Amino acid sequence: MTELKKEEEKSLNFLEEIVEEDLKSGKYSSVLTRFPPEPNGYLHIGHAKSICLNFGLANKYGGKTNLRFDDTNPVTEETAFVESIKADIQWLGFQWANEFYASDYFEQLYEYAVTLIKKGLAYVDDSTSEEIAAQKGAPTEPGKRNQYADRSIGENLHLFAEMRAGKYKDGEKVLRAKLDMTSPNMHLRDPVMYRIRHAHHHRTGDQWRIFPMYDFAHGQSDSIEKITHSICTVEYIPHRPLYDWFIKELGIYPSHQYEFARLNLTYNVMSKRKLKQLVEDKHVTGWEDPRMITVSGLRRRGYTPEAIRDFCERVGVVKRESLIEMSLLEFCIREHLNKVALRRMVVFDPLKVVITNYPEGQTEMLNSEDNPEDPDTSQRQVPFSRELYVEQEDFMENPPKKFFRLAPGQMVRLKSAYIIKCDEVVKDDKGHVTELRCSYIPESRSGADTSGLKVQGTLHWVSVATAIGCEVRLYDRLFRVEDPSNEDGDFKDYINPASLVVVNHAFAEPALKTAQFEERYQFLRKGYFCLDRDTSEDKLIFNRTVTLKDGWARKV
RNA sequence: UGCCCGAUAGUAUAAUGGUAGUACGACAGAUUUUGGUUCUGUUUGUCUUGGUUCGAAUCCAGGUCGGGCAACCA
Repeated sequence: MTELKKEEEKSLNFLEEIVEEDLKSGKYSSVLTRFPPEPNGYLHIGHAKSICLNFGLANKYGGKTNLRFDDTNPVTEETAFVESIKADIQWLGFQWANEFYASDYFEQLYEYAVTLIKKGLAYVDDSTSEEIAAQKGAPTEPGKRNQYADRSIGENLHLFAEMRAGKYKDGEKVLRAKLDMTSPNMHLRDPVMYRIRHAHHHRTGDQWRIFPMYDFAHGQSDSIEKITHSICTVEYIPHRPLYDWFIKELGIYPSHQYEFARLNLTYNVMSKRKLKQLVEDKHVTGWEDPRMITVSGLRRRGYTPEAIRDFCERVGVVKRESLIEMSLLEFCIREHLNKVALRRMVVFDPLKVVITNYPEGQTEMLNSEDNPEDPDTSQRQVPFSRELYVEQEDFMENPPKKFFRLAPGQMVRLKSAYIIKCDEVVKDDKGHVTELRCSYIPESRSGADTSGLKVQGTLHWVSVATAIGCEVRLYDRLFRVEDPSNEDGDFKDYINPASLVVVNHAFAEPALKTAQFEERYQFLRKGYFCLDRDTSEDKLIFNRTVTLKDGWARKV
């Protein structure tokens, strides 16, 4: 009941409003959307937003979504990208109704072009691309039509057939729509419909020598599939009149295009071109580097599909451009991981603690909850003994006020174990603290504390004898400025030099010996982590997905 | 200075002519065997100038600012 009410109160975004209106008015009886990636790269979080939007909209109104690869440019597209894109969509939790390719429609598109030629609405142009660009004019200046626009329908038909047959070289001829060279909208100044490319296509092989441009493929593909709502980003707004014009002149199913603003994230770049540069210039290890905001990078970093979907839901859908704060994405992943991550203890920078009043050679197994957020949580056993490691940063010889950790004479609780008191600080000749000698309070054992003592701080720790050495990769934001694309000079100058810090020898509690790839962990007081695929038989490697919120660090 | 799109707290988003609300962030407090979580509170907003109206964030006009458009890319 409350759930239902909540649903009713939640306002619709502008696309949902359009869909509801169209359904209500009977313009459409059902919804069919599509996600149309070009298989020339990896999907990033901006694509994830589009995926959530297209699949989410159809899902909400009982419709379906097609996956359609926009593969009209053979020189940039590859089957390998098709596979990674499909894997990413499924990982995000969506399933398409049909898997289509724009290249499936090449024959039909060719027929459409012939139709337009016959209507006197398309012509073959022999100009070079430079000449065409020059004749197009400028936004403030009308373009001029050249003599090729006067070719007869018969000649155009003949030449276009020859283009298809492979009689001409790349760039020798194009097919253009005959629209309006004086239009204030540059896209309407006799746009190119077909160009010649003697290149191998990932699906049609060497069957075609001419390939349709985006504008002559996308709308018609939507129409062929009877897509009702074709959703794209705002940079396609000026293309919409063309989209509608082709559909109208061809007299085919009237799909409609709607636009929303693309996603931008602080401390990131979002264009495929820039992401590619990061990979090629080796600022990252590849498209799947955990610092990349690609879907595969986020996955390797430890982000969950649930968190990404939640994020895409929260950022909203509008037409105005925006720059979303990274903190929102971090909030989403923390919120999910807090509920599902197994709690474990790992010391990154060890400081040895000897419990002087604890018997030598003795080990006791202490219970600790796997997840305190879960009322039915399972427990694991953590070994406690005389020699332990705690974090270097959890000790200060001359602590400031409100430092609730170890300091000479100060007491702390060791998580799930005992309260200890720091009695003595051992240093080397250079004055560096090498060891703490502490005493424990036997009556203060977790779950059976009769000591009556109250301490402010609780530390994570591991037992020296049973600690597992492991590597921990600490990832941080890739850029040191909020909007690297908007800074002076090259965006790459603003890369965060500390975006990856490797801890080579961390010490983990023994329960992590059986760490699983699909499992998520919270290293107590450190953050959320997952196993990296570089893990081998003899070395565990963990990636930090995100830190814990740290109220203390902010104050100091 | 052509055409198109847009402008609500720091950020994002709602209010569809009638009380400017929500989330994230920040700050403060409570709880806590994670300085986490949870809970409570505080903070800050309708780009501007006119007009229409009993009443304008909302409608109209001018301005300002931001973004997009001149690939045989998508």
